[in-house]
Amino acid sequence: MAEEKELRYDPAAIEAKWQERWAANPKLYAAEPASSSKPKYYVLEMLPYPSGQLHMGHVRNYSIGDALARHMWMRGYNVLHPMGWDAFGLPAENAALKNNTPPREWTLRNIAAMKRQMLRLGLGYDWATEVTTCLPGYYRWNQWFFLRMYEKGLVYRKKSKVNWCPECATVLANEQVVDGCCWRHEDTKVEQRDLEQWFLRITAYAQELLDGLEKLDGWPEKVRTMQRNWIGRSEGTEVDFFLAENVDEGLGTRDEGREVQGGLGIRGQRSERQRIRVFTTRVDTIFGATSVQLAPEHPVTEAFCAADAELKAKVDELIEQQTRAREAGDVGAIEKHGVPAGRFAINPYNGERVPIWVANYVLMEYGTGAIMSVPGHDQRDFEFAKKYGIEIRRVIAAAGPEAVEQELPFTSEDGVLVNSGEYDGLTCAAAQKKLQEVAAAGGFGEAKVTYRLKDWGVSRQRYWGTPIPMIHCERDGLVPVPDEQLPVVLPEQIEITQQGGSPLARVPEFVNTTCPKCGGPARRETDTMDTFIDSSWYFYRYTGAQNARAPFDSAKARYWFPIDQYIGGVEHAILHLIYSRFWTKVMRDLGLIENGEPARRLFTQGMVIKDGAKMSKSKGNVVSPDDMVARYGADATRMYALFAAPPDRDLDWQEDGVAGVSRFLGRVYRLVMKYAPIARRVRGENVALPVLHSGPQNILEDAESKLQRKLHQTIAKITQDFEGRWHFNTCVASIMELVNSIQSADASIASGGVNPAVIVELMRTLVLLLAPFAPYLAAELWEELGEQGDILRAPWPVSDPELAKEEELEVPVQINGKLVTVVRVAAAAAAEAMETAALSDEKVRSRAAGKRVVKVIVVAGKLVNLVVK
RNA sequence: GCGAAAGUGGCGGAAUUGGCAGACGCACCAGACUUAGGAUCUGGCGGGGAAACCCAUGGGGGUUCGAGUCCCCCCUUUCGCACCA
Repeated sequence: MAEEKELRYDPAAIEAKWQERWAANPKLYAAEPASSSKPKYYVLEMLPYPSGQLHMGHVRNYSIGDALARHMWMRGYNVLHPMGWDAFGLPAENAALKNNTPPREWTLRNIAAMKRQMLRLGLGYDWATEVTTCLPGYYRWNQWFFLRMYEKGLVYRKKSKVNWCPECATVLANEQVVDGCCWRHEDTKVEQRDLEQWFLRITAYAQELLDGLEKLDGWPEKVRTMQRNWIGRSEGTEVDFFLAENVDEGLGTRDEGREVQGGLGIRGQRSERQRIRVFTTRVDTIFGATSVQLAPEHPVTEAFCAADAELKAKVDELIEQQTRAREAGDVGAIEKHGVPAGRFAINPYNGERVPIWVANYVLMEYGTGAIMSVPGHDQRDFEFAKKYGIEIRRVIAAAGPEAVEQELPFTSEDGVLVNSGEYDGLTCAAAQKKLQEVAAAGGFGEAKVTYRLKDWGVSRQRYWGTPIPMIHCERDGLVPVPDEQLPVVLPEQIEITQQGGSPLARVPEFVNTTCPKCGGPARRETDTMDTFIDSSWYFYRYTGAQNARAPFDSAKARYWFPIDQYIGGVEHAILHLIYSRFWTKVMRDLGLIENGEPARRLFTQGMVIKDGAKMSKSKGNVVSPDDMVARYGADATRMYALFAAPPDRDLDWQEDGVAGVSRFLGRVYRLVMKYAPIARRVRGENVALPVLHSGPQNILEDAESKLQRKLHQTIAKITQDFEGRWHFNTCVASIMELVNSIQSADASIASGGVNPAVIVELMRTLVLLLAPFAPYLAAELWEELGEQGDILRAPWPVSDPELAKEEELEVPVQINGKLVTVVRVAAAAAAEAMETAALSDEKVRSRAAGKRVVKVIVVAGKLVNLVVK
């Protein structure tokens, strides 16, 4: 190296070169077959919707996943790291309206653009397994699954009140309604409409979905809690209150009531005594029930209204108030209103006659839509009773010897029954059990577990989705499309308009078909499936994306599943992640897989924000990944996304920070290039590493052992982080520290104070450590160091604890807990040696002079604290 | 209202178990090299003070030889849930 010519780090050139090389070698990122002798590792990032542009949230998500995947490759794992496209959905139809581009064309073009961006970022995906959900090769399996579920009774159709987004002009699942508004249109209120809809019986798995959460200890507690709340299990009792007098209208017992979402039809045979079934978690308080409250939409309410125009007017008013309040958004703060129905119900336990009211705080969609009101022991009933002068009765007394009369409402379950006839004196828990038995024996009630989770409404009146494979025949009714006729292909030549209703209904070639059973003329179902179906199982398809005979190969799925690490945004905590768990359980019950949960570990990364707000077009604070890559390169952009904050926290995007990372990469480049010639020479000569001198006699350290120590500490730190803590921000910082150390030692290196073999070791390892974070630069420098083969297959460095160990420590010395000085001692120094060193320190002596040392606290290897008086 | 997470320099953030608060980076200041620099290198950089020192992790108490970290009360922000009977 006679003269060093100015070397400039040119990410554009380096990255272009390697992108080309990698493209020519698709095997590089491909998983090996299940017969591989390596342990498997499935790392998955949530697949994007192909909007046409990656945003920074994607860049962050994929930078985390790619770093992990690369690390695992280097650790010798057989890694599956796939990517795909959640390609059905409304934006494609909106774009079609706006630009007159067919949805398919628009979508495929967007996919191509985003794939280019991903390749430019250097993300290591196995593109041979790419999944695109809007292609018939994929969505035919949605249809296939739908038919299998239909056979198992997990699919049903019913007319119900549904959530309707006027903006989307389609139905939404409960999970897609946020604060009474559409999840995609935050300002659009969701309306209620009556429609025939297809449902998946996710409630059949409610208990299992809940129980499974206990074992998912690799998932964030936050997500598990959200799912628990969403499933909303509650144990209680259903009890029938009899109507004091029969009503002429067609009232009856409710049998399948719970299955029905929203308003329900009045059905079932007329019973001899008409009854109102209530759900309660506190049946022990039933002697305190002083009224029965019905939801305004309850069928009994409707029956009353049919016979009482005045009541109907009042109930309609209630419903309207309720709707207005919902629209205002503050559901919890709505004042309780009600109207007396002018009728009475009979408490089955004591024959007491209590008035029936219609109340706005009783929800038709939960429980039975009717409650017994116990104002003495329920906060809400109490407020209501106060307002309307309904009797408030104490039936529970606080437990304990000096049982002070608790003020009502007393809502604790820690008490005993009073004023409850023969049940007086029982504890709440005992009374609940006893009363349930009595109800069951008497045929007027039973123990009941209720869930908040509702069945999944999957019908959408949209075009760009999977056609539901069902046929309506006048003679045979509902007929499933036979498997051999799959896929039911989405017609492509179709005019997208803004008219309501299913666009497919306006395509006669699609609608008109023949009945598979009788051969007669029939009509196809024109609803399409919710796109969350697409994303419920896509990660299984990655194990064999070309499979034309089955959704996936069960043997392969057995090998790869469960996913070892799933990474995505927390916004999918309930929607996607609960549907996926449901789908996995269904597939297991179909015998396709053995795992009961899709992913062992889940990681939810934080949002990318800028200037204190989430990046969004409306706020005008969007930073384009393309711009960043063009200015600073993919390596710097990705590394900044990891460096700026720990991955689970929100990240504040600051472009100056990207520039800083880019400068750092430049320093690495120049540093390694400077020593690359030595490395190439040493490789040829096979120079042995020197043995590190150790022992207490070597308190004076030389540059060489210092550097080696720093190196091995860095290896240990980063390796540990990949194994769990995932603080990649501090991993990057530690690499920076290592580089700083090497640069500070530059003079000693130049003067020959460092063995060339150590220099090579430093350079090689530095580049290896960098590889998961800055893959382009690492690949380039690996080659410059004269190494053969791809760095992705080079073994991850191993930290030698002996080399990482400090020989000498700086020990802080405190007096009364305040820092006074720092003394240097051998790392192995015993407590006495530390104490001696501290006490003999001049500063310590002068500070302690004239005072009495009461106590000396010595923490081996940590610190010395003198307590003086 | 209920639940969870968080609050540390001008900024993003460090500080695995209680043990030198501010790693690393940005911004800023000074210097070097330069025709120039949005390049590179060197040094400085929580506040107060001439210094010795003192004060500092949202606020107030407490435990401890020692608290950013543990306990109690309060404030603020973010997220989730919100009449679930």
